[in-house]
Amino acid sequence: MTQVPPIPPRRQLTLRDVSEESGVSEMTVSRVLRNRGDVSEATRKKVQEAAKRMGYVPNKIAGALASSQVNLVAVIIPSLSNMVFPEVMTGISEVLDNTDLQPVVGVTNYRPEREEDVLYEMLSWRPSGVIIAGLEHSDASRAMLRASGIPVVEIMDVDGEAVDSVVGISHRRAGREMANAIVKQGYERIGFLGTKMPLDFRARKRFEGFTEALAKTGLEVVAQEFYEGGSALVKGREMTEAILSRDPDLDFLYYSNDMIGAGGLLYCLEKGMDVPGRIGMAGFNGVEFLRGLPKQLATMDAGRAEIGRAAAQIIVDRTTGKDTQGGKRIELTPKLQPGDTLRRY
Amino acid sequence: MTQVPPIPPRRQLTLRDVSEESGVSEMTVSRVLRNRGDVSEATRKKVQEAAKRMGYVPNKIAGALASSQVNLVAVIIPSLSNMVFPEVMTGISEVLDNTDLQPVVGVTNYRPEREEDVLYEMLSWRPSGVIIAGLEHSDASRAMLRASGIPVVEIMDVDGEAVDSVVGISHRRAGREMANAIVKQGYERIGFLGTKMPLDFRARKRFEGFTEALAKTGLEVVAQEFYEGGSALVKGREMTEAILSRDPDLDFLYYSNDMIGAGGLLYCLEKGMDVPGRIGMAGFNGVEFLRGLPKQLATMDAGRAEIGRAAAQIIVDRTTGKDTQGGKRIELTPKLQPGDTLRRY
DNA sequence: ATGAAAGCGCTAACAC
DNA sequence: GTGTTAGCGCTTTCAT
Repeated sequence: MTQVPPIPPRRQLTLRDVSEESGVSEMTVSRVLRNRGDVSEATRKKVQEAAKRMGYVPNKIAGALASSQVNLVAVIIPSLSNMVFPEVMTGISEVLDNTDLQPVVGVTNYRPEREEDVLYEMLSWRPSGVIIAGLEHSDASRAMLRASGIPVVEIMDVDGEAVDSVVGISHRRAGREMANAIVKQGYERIGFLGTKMPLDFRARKRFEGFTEALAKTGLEVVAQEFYEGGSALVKGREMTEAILSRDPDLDFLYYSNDMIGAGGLLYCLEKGMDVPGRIGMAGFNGVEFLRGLPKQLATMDAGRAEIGRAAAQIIVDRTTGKDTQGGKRIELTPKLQPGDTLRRY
Repeated sequence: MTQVPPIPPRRQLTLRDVSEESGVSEMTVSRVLRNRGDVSEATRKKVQEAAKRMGYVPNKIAGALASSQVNLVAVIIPSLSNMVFPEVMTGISEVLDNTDLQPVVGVTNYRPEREEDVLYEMLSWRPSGVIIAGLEHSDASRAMLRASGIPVVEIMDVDGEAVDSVVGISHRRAGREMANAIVKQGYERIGFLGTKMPLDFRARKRFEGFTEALAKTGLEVVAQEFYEGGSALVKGREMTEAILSRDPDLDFLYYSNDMIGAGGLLYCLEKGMDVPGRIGMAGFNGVEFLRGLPKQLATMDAGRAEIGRAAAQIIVDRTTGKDTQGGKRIELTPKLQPGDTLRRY
């Protein structure tokens, strides 16, 4: 076996190196590498070959500084682990893949201070736009967003005031519509199971809309159960067991997300309960995952991929100058999916 | 309707602006903002207030160019949607959160050309390190990694040759150990269900190890089923139904991941099959999600969070100069979790 | 079609 | 403890 040559003491390769190697001026090398301006076929070829041979990778930092153009879109979301944001990301990527913009993800773990830090950090890279989950931000975060001078799209939620543009659904309305659907099916003793997280504003809004709509029909949530951390599927199970042993005559369980709903559904089916006859159930999100369960949990699709697509499109349009306005507002309609667990009659 | 005022031609705020506003030299402002060097309490306060008041956000691009230091770690993974990489990310973040390094994620969708692009793009930002999934990369990607001169950690898999450092498990061995555990329980007519993706090298290695170990005991995989795309849970169901209708006397099903395994398990339980008496089942990954199922699917934990932690630590140690070597190799041991579906006796 | 000069906004290195 | 100077590697602009 031949000896691998020792790794050369590596200075970073620069345009100048490629320039010298190819005998073409730095400027022309730059043009070739960016496909900008007129360059003769001959020199183009010479440069490309030299660059490839040397393994030259341009320094975007220098490029960005010189051109004050950064083809990055900051995407700031609370979490990666709950199926919902990966889907939003998919939508965003779908659109950005056709442009020269690139998403860069920051995760806040639902903590406002963390959001502030992540935002500060990302803005300091001077991205071309920001897509950020939710409408609730610290004053400092809002100020940064406004001061940034770049297009900002707040996503997921439309119940509140946006800094610039917004794409999402009304979670209050989603809660209301679910309540109405449940009541319409004749369920009356309704329990709510959700997350304890005080900072999941969208879950809270759904709950508010839900209770509000119930109240209008003279009903109320007769039992509640909250959880924190852990495997949502397991928690769904445990909470369901807990709430039903406290209130055995509940006839409907509304879960603040599909994952705990799925856990609850599995639990009830195992116990041999008649779903949806004896007890109905519903979740929220419309995660694809549900389709593999023994029964289809009723849910409400928040159109996450679509939200991602629309948000990205707004950034693209602003960046390319196709749109110069900003302040767009796109409200999507959550779709009720009754599945098999919300049909009493 | 009033005319929207034209967007103020916002020049970005610079150190110079803060300098003028606070009456302190640019250099000292820079020192304050980076907490570097000695600055009197008085000037520090003056500067901080000015900066805050003006909403100044430093330009990291300029900073990075000047200092040739970029506190970013490129993390390149095939997918975000399958629970496994979010967990790796958690491990990485855990470690990096105590440093001033920041992860930046790129997703390749299991496509080598895409990996090459993402890598090129990320390297052009001159990050402090790279964490990249898998050991299989195009020649160009390998060349870029080597030429980058920064610490590189390949993760998940150790069966192959690393560019620099590597942290992971042996998937071949994981496959072998699962085969042996199955045979030990007396199962003999074994089916395999997996993904069609020819580019999921780790799944393939598990399969190879699996068949190899079976062969040693005189057994072989008597039926196979592959899928592509779609909801894994649903696919698991469908494939299981398909394979069992073709080969009704299979007595064990080995799934290449937990999600399809879970679908299969739910299917078998619904059909009232005796699991694990009549038929045993196992998956791979040890996703937390499984704990919410009616029965615990046997699986093998790949220690994903730990992989993330170890990889990040290698980068941190190299970056801080605590370690100067590189070429580290950390092989973790996958842990068999027999659950409830792999116990015949 | 190609090149030369002048920065982009910041920080390293050195003076004071 | 604070200021000055000289770039970092690229692109913009203008000249040729």
